[in-house]
Amino acid sequence: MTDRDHVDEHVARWLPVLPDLDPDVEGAVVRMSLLTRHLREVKDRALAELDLQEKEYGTLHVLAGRGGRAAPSDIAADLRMAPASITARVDALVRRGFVKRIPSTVDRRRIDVELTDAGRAYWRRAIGVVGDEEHRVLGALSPDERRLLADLLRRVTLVAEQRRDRTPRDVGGPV
Amino acid sequence: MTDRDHVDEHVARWLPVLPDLDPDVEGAVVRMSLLTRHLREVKDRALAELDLQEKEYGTLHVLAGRGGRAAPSDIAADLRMAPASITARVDALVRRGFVKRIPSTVDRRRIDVELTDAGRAYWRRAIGVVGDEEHRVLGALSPDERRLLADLLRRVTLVAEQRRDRTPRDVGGPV
DNA sequence: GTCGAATATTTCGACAACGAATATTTCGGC
DNA sequence: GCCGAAATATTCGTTGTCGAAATATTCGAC
Repeated sequence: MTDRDHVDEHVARWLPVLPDLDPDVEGAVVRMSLLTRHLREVKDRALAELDLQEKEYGTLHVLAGRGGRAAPSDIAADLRMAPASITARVDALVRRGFVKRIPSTVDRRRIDVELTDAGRAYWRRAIGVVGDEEHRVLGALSPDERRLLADLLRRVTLVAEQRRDRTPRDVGGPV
Repeated sequence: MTDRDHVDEHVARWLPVLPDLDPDVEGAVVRMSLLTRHLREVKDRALAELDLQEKEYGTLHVLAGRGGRAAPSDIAADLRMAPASITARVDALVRRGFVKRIPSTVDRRRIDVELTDAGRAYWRRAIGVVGDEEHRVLGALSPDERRLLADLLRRVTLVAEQRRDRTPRDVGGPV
């Protein structure tokens, strides 16, 4: 038997006014949202101690994950951001000496962004702290339970990823 | 046996470069983040068809959850936003006639924000569509599995909620 | 009762992300 | 080869949020 968390109170407060609320659906969704936010905030603070902003780290991270080189549009896709937003991020990283812009010779529209040694070193130094809080909170579960959680979430994610090419029911337009 | 989702590929791509990555921890965290984002995006689109922005709906929703009246600072706390950001949101809702500002008589520093009938009607009309996608994707699981998922997430959330009054280990300052 | 500290809201300036528009380059059909 | 369409990065204007400062009010110590 485990304690109640804040989400249980949230659900209890809403149930009277929305009787057909499913506590498990609402509980799972709200907890995922809160946990995601919590992890980002802790990551922010941990990175700040290493003199890195989360957006700087995030950009370095996708670069490292692609072997140290990527086009701005690829970075944008990985971060699920607008390509236009990458320009400023790369500018800041160039100023800090963490990346270089390298015009592609084969396609002169492209500008590859490349990690410098300093950028990779900073990323390596930060890579540890960003996972710490994830392991701490997921440590509430046993290894088997973590596997179970990941498996349940995979099945949910698979449904979410399904392209509903046409929305199944018409929701009705504006009033 | 279930299919692999995009997160499995994400993990498989990272494992070679980060061998001590825990696939279940990373898988769970990334899936929670993606699902949260997915649900927000779908909610955005569904609300847009009802001529509501997510930020408008969110503000109406906390008001409805508090009986139709709340102070700006309370709204900010529920939405985990800065109190200063509420001013503009309420301004927009006032312009649409969905809320009124009512100066408190007992404490003249306070300004209660109150749902109008039109505001409550709009909220009621929107309340259904925001939960639809949540139920659709969580429908990948059986009721028992949803319960299990919510319980696992509760235990994780409880650890995340624990105030670490002083961080247990010193992470070491900037370089 | 008065004054300083605390509280509640709003204003202001800064900043990051976005979509649309722009400039350049590549590709494909003819 | 040429010209329109597609692709790529960037610029620009807008928007939403934030923290700090400003303003007004209440509370508490004395």
